[in-house]
Amino acid sequence: MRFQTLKGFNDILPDDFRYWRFVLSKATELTDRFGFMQIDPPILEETRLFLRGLQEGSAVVLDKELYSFDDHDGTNISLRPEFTAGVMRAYVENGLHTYPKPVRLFSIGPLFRHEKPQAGRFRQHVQLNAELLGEEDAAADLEIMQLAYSLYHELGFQGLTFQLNSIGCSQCRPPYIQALVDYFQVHYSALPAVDQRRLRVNPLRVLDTKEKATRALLADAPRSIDYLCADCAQHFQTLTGYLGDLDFAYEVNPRLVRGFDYYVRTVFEVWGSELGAQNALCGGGRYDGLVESVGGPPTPGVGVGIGIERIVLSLRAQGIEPPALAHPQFMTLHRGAAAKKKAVQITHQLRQAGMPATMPFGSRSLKSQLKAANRSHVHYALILGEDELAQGIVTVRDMTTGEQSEVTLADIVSWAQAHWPPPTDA
RNA sequence: GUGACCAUAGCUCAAUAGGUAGAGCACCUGGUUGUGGCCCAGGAGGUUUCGGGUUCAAAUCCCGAUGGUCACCCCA
Repeated sequence: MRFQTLKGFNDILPDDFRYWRFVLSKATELTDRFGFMQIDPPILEETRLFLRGLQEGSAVVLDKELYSFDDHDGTNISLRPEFTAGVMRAYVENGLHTYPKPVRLFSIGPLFRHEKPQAGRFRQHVQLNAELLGEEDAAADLEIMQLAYSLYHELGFQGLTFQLNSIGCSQCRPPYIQALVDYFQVHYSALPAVDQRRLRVNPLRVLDTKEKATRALLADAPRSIDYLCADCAQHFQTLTGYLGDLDFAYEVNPRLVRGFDYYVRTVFEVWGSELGAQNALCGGGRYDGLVESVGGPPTPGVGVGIGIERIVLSLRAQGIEPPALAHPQFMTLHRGAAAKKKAVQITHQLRQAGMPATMPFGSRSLKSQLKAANRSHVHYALILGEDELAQGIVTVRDMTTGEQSEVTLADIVSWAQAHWPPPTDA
């Protein structure tokens, strides 16, 4: 009986980790640099938590994309489809609102949605999620966008575009939505079925339709940025002002809307060109009412979800080579039982001294041990045979040049330390 | 959930007009006695995704399931 991964689930293989390590180490370096603290909510939560945050218009709810089941005590629980709800719950439950404001939090981990897999879309995917809580200044929106921007920029991406929009607040959005609905009602019979449905269920979604017929009508459709109340307009203007000052490349996209309904004011995405239809590398925005909706004090917040798989896919597509993964630098080769005992000791000493070292198992020929060292990209082979043992030395062979020299057994650890990491090739 | 295309070795792919499967890469072993990379020789690895059907005979034709890919839906 052979098994395979579930539909939409993937193994992340050793070769993939070249990219994953590159991305994740850059990500954590950046969150540190921006002053974010890590928080890791559980993967499973009560289903009600996710439903509350999502509301009715979200596909996660609508299309039953949640992985839900009953726990042994009958509680319905779900694999998290997004980070924000769990982070908000943890924030309230643990009293993080008593931390000095603003509270900057980030998480990295898998999310689960029962979707049909497609290019750049899987049932399990990993996100870097960042939230900035307790601050309504537009500079906070900016900071979240800067974090995402810096990640892509420092990973070496080219040709990404920041898409920005403001969808208003509970004051100004309802009139806008009404205007939008009114506009499309006139053309209702001309709309494709999908958009007629969207107009009824989640009118904002009509804005990012892929239907040509609807897109033609969108040119003259009302835009949310023209309906903003004074406060929202001011907020948006301040944000775009900062972005301009930073020479930050972005486009205001009046058709940008987000999947989760809790967003207010700022929404943004970063688009890449190598991902097919799933072109969003990250998405985020402001969600001022969310903490309150899970039982906490009124707290403004901004956040972003950054898809790691999509970054890895795009890195590959753009031909960006991550640094090679660390592999053993030293391998202690041995001939004969006595030498092997010594090799075990040396390998142990090297590892204790913090250096990557391995040794061949069994008692294969020196030739096959060298072959193994070569294939594992070992930098130095430390050869320990009868002769070396008798003289109290180790023959060290540089596997890149083939040069050999002798080091006394007593000095081998300090010799290795002096040669690790090895001098880089000019 | 809907649709299109696809499914042969770990990977990339062959297999004339239906006649029970091959190559390259990768992997393992050797090319004598203590020296890798190149080269050479050999080896292992497949119930041709699975289950039915047609046929003397199916990787090949038909049906179904499963999975993959891409798009819709939706989203990272």
